[in-house]
Amino acid sequence: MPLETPLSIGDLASATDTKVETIRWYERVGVLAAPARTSGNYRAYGAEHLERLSFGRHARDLEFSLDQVRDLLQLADDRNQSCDAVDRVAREHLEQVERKIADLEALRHELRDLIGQCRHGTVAECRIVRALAPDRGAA
Amino acid sequence: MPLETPLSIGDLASATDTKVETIRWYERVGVLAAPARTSGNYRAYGAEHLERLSFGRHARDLEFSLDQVRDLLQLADDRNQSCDAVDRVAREHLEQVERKIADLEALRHELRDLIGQCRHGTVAECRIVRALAPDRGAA
DNA sequence: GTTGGACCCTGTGGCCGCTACAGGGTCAAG
DNA sequence: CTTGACCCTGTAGCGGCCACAGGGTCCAAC
Repeated sequence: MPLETPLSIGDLASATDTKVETIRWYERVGVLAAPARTSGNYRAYGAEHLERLSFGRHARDLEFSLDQVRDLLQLADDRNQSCDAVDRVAREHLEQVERKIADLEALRHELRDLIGQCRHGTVAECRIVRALAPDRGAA
Repeated sequence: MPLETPLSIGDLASATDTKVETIRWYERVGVLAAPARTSGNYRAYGAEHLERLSFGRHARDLEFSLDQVRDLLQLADDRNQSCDAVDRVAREHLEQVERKIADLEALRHELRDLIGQCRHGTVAECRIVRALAPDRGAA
């Protein structure tokens, strides 16, 4: 049954909105399995490659790391296993995202403070410059 | 008046909580001016280097880019100029941070949705896996 | 049958902001 | 005079690609 015409790397790229170089990169780092080659040494992809690359791209859109994508793909292969491991990967990622949001919110607060102090005078009296100067970092 | 004993790169590093390699890196990319050298070719820093590196590190703590740090340092030199340019750099950075927070909040929402659908069954019926699979990305 | 252009191949270098070596030189204390 | 802490340059690596250069392949039109 796998007699459909194989996909070239360019076909796969446009089907998944991925750059050709990215697909080759995924192969290099073990996210996408190396496909068969034609007589002219072109990569020849099948439907399963398309499926896995789509999966991976969706995961990357959600900013899972490539390591996590590899893990998720492997987990998704064991159709009969519990999906708790999948859940765990997703939760870990969510926690990271939440931590990052908290960090950035703190940063936003500091920047707003800084900017709020600007009196639009000269640099010599600039609060922003002064706030960044030595011995004022913690203040 | 610049007759104080100069600082070695290690002194500067511990004074600013910066790795030695990072200081050399800042020199390479033009964030910190190359200092004088001793007879043994050691870098010999003065008070002005300490000041500028402290400034730069504070700015980096606030996640200004190195490009922005370079700009801020240059702006901070023109003591008589208006500090509007400084203000502009800070506002630009704040906007970037706010955009990133918004992006991550949207991401958090998607991830929570995804995880909330997990019924802890097998991978075959896993909602997370299914959500990532082809033709379900936008749903 | 050949020519043109669209595609493909590998390999390398660049982006950001460092960090971590390797393989040496320098210097002060004991 | 040796030890060990420091310093030097240069290079490679992280993540996740992107963009070449310098070639090969393929198909269709002429």
